[in-house]
Amino acid sequence: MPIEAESPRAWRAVLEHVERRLLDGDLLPGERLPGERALAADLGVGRSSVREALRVLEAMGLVRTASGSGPNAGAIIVATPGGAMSALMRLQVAAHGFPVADIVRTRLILESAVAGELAERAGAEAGLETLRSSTGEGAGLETLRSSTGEGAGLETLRSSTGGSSTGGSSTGGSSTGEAGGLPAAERLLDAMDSPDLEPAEFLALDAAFHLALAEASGNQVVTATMAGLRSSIEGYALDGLARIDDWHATSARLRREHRGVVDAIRAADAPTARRRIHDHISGYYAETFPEPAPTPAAAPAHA
Amino acid sequence: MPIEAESPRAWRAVLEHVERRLLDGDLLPGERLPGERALAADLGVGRSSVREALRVLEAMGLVRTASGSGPNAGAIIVATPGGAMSALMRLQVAAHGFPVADIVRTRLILESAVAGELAERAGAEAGLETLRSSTGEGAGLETLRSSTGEGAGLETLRSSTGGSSTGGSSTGGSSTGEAGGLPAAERLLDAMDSPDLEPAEFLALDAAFHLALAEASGNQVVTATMAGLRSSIEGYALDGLARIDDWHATSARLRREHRGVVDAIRAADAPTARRRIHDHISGYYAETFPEPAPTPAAAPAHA
DNA sequence: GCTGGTATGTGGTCGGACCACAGTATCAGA
DNA sequence: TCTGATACTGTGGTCCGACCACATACCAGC
Repeated sequence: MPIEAESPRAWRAVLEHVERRLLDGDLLPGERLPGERALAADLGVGRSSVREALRVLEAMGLVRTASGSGPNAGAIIVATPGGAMSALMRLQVAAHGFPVADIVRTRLILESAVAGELAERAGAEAGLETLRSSTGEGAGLETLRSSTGEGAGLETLRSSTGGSSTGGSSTGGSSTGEAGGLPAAERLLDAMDSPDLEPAEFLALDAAFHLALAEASGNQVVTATMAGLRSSIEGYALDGLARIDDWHATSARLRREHRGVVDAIRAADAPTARRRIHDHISGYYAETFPEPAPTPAAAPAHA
Repeated sequence: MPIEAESPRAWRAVLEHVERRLLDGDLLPGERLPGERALAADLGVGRSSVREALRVLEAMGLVRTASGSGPNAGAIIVATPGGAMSALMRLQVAAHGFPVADIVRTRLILESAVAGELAERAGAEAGLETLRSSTGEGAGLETLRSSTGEGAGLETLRSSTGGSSTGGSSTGGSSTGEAGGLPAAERLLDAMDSPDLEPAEFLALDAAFHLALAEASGNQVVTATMAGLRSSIEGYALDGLARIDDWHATSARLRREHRGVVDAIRAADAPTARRRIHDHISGYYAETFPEPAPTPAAAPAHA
């Protein structure tokens, strides 16, 4: 739409071409892009430019490329925002574009909202019990997403750019939310009760738990964003591990707080759920970071 | 950190090299990357691979490239997450990775939190009045960000990948928040009072207003995310314009609601600010989208 | 019918070659 | 000496051709 003078950059033309085809709907997830050579010939650019555009698309989590031949080869449209968001935020933090404090503040906002929403939904479900399917989450105005089911499975997440450590949970699938939902999160809590757990392993499970909560909310955007937020400060979290005096006591407290959050959600007590997850995150970072508390003026989330 | 077997992909090695240098701190914003040929020679890869990695970095808002010679040429480290976030979310929506409903739901979460936080801060400032500077926003654990001031200015935002229409407001600068703050948002409201405004122009100003609120919160992550959310559904917003019966009445209502939000913030009434911004966004999308309301079960934000 | 090698096409990478561009050094002229 | 235009140098931007590794599809031979 924007005139913007056709950028002399050839690779951008390729990018815009793909985006337009995507928007026009004749390029659905699971389908294959034309070959690099064909695309170059079609658009009148060199293959290098096509490849640069494809690298961007790959980094954005839009395509998955594979060598060889057959139906799985080539550039296939996928939609795995988790890895892309992680890479983006991780790099921005590395380049001092995202202050760590803002990352934490955003975590507070999103996770409080997620916990509150889950609790409210639990209350609503307990109330009218039967027609659970009618409150379908992510399927607001897009029910066609079932067409994704073919090539955009949960695997191959790792092939995205940043894929360092988004956590074990998948991010792409589970179209209507509730892919495991709260039970999945609680399974992670059970795993965290294992006494012989390295701090780093505990931290990984902790990350997976928080991500599972977001997934349970059924909001793909929040899920991907939280994956990005988490992985962007993972290095700091690992460093902060050394700052903890009594790991045993700390991990016990974290486990207790996790259970408290889930309990509040199950009890449909939204304000308590919000407050508990907020204090949980806020408290952990206050303990593990040297600087003053990340929460700025007042408690931002729960009124 | 993760072993992950050195990806056979050469361009990824370049990406990781740059990321490591970034994390090690010997590559600060404003500084220049080595030339493509030198980088290729250093890492033992071809220039094509270096270029593919640079395209990814450019798309992620990490570098800004310029031809020619001199201090402004080459790949310069910047940190402009706004454009990158916009491109990422826009493409994800185009590829059906982000349902539009989830975009709207996330807007509700973030903007409610922003409005509430601004209101609370207004109350805090009114209370202790003098030591305003001590509640510095984004400068939680990173005060070194003033080093950004040289090359990572507000301009050159446009050169990022998606740069279609993030809105007029800048996204990269304003390190300690409050770059205009609420007054900037109110200036936009004044501009929206102009009677001879095309609906599309009004919409652009509306987007800028919401972004200005986020900027006023001083949270770079939220600001960039909101820029992305907004631009990702801009096409839908424009399409929805045709769905509005009486544009005059609608625009008057929107203006009134905007003022109401700012008034609540100025009055330090956080719950009201949250509710008003929530209803504002929710109401607009209910009017402009055909499907059922995007808000799922209950009012998610304000308890 | 099954098995194995082969043909084909894919992305991945490299190296080279140009171009346009923007500074900078150089040198001729006043 | 100063000034101006010129040539030079190095940058990214693009294209091209070539090769490789790989995975499938095909087909001859068993």
